[in-house]
Amino acid sequence: MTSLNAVAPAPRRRESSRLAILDAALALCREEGYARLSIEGIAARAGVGKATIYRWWPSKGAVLLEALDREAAAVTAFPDTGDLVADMRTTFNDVIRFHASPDTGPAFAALIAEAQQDPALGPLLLEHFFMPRRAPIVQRLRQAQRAGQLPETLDVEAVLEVIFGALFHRLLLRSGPLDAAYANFVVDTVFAGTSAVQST
Amino acid sequence: MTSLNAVAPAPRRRESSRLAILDAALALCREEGYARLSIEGIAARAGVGKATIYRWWPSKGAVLLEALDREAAAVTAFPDTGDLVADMRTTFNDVIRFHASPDTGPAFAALIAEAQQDPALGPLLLEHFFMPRRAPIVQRLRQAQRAGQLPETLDVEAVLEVIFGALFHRLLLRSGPLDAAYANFVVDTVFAGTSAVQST
Amino acid sequence: MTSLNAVAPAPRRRESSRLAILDAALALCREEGYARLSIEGIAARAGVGKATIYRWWPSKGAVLLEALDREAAAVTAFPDTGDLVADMRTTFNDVIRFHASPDTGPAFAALIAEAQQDPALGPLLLEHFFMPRRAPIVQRLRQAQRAGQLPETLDVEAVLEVIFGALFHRLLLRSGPLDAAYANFVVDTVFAGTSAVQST
Amino acid sequence: MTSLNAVAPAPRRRESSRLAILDAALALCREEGYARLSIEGIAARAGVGKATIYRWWPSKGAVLLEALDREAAAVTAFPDTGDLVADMRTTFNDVIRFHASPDTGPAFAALIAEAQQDPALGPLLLEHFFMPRRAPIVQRLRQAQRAGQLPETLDVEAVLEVIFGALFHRLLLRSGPLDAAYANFVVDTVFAGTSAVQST
DNA sequence: AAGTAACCGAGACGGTACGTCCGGTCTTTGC
DNA sequence: GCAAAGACCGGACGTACCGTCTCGGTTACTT
Repeated sequence: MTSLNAVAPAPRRRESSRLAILDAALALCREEGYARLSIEGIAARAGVGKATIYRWWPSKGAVLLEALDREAAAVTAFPDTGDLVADMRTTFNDVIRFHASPDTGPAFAALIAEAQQDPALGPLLLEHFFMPRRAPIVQRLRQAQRAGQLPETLDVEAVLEVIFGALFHRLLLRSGPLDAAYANFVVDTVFAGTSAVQST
Repeated sequence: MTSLNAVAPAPRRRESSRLAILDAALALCREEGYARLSIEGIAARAGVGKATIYRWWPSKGAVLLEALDREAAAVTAFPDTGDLVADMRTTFNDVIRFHASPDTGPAFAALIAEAQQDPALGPLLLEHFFMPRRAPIVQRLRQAQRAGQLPETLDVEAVLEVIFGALFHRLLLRSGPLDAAYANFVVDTVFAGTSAVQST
Repeated sequence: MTSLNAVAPAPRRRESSRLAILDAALALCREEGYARLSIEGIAARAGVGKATIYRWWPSKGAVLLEALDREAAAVTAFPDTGDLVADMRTTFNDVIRFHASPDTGPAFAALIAEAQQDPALGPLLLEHFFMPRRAPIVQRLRQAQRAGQLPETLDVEAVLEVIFGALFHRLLLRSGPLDAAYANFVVDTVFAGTSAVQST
Repeated sequence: MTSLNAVAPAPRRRESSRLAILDAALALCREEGYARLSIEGIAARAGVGKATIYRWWPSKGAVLLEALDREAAAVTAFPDTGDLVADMRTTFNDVIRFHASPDTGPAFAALIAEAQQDPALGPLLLEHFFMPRRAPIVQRLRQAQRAGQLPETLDVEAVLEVIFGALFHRLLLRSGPLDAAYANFVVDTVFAGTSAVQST
């Protein structure tokens, strides 16, 4: 079915180059920091021409996003024990470990930062990184609404913005430790509040 | 008498240059965006040598921070009507107007972004921008604790991180409108939750 | 066959840029003087990136040397009428015209000057500019030695140093006119002396 | 007597600063080379404000010229044994020692170089350095003319230009050793030639 | 099996901005 | 009242990357 209308003859992309680029991007970001990351450097490290990167990615932010996405792919095991707040604690303990890891946290923060200057990266980040990962959490909250554990009128997406935003505060400003205690505090506070609040 | 303690001979800094630099930085940031902001450009616009900027500021982020600080100086009128949640709604409606303004919001977001790559800027931002502005809010919350309106054991600084973080989410990811409705939702949710939660 | 020994893939240098740079260097040197000559200015005038100059030349002196070399390429018609002193007069009248020309003289003087501060330029000047141009004169003098017109033991290279040095004196110190009379005086004096002197 | 008509209050120049500046200039030139010599550096080394240098000297070349002049003041013992060529050999052996010395040679070469780019320095060099030092040699040659040892019509100044120029060649281009053998060769060649040549 | 078209590595190119250094001027402060 | 100290504007330095481009050489479809 897919090949029926295939006008363009499928770009004969070299997979080994793609992987080398993603690996080089992550490694350089870890070792030198995002500020010192450059397309020039990625190309050299990956043993690849610069044009190969420009051919397939619009910006260095997009390269790192794809690299980080690959890295974070296996995290999303999402629990459903029936206890809503307990499940949320579990979930956001996972999330905060991702934020706190020296491998992924700084790169992730750098992506949010880069999105402020690269207009294309913000939507990319939202659609290809955040939304797919939040979808199961949203499902869980909607189900809780149907079960009467949460008010029907509650804007669950906004609730997630509050929780993730609270984590961003410590990730981006280093205003305190990114640990389980903080994650639990945020989850408890917000979900304690939700029963009394109706919507945006 | 004067020469007794006169260790450093007071740097004979030219105030007119300082102001020209701050104005140029803000104007260029507004007109071109932070990404296109450069020390070279600020110097040219301000009619100033680059060295004059490097002499007094460690980075372009620090320049913009000082410029933004001057701009945001007069915002901090803080109400105390006795109704805690109403006062908080008022306060964070002010805050969200700062975030939503095209003059200050993008520059502020850019500063948070820049802090991810400039290790010196994060603490600077925290100490010279956030903490002085949050101090009266913290005072108000402490007073509410003493009045029995909030649990004694509540970590009020963490509460503020949750609220400000929630605003950051929409500021940085543009995941939704930065309006009064969102500010009120966040305030209501968090303060409804605080009575049931003890501490970090 | 071609690929067997093809180790280095021949740097695909853009000839048009090379020529534009040489032309710009000479023109700027003429118009503004060597002191005001800068790599920045050459690049701007030639419509070329600075890196392109730094990639191919070690210094602005080397650029000007190559430019001057190209300019002076066609001068070297060297006569042999059998009359040694007459031929030398002809030759050094040519040389002194090169020194006296406002197009080439000041640039040439500037190169000698620059060689005092750029250790690499001195040898470059000697090997790529002076020696190739003096070679035919040395040949002529050697032949005169074989013909018995000059003492066999005479150090002809040293003789040329005396003559060229005498011209340098007026070129560099402007101690008198750089004209045919001076050239003839120098040639006559030195060659009148050579028959009585043996070597260094 | 001098102070009687002193309308302008005699610039109360601080001699200690003047000497410190000259010493610093010579020392830095020796240690770092003329290329790295800067007014900034001289001022710092001498413990003097930059303005103090600009007040009393027009350029760094002029500073070094004065410094070098002080250094070379005591060289000028000039012999008159009656044997013209022998005296000239003695004289130019002195000169070439000055050129060959690592303390004075490079600084002297640098001054000649600087004169190519600083229009004021050339005449300064000629009048305050060369001419006073050559005057006794010219006297000696004029006396030799009166004594019939040299042709009356000979341009003795031009003769000196040839000899000094020949030394410059090796000083500036390092085309061979600056030793007594070369000095003697130059003197012998030129003076052997002078008896047969009339004038410029 | 040859033709061919895209991808690939390499890296030169015109540019922009970096952060540093120095030139020459001007201002403040102290001796 | 000069001189030290040094801030100031300006401008060039040499470097690092940007994003584009051209060049040979490979690779994998097409014919």
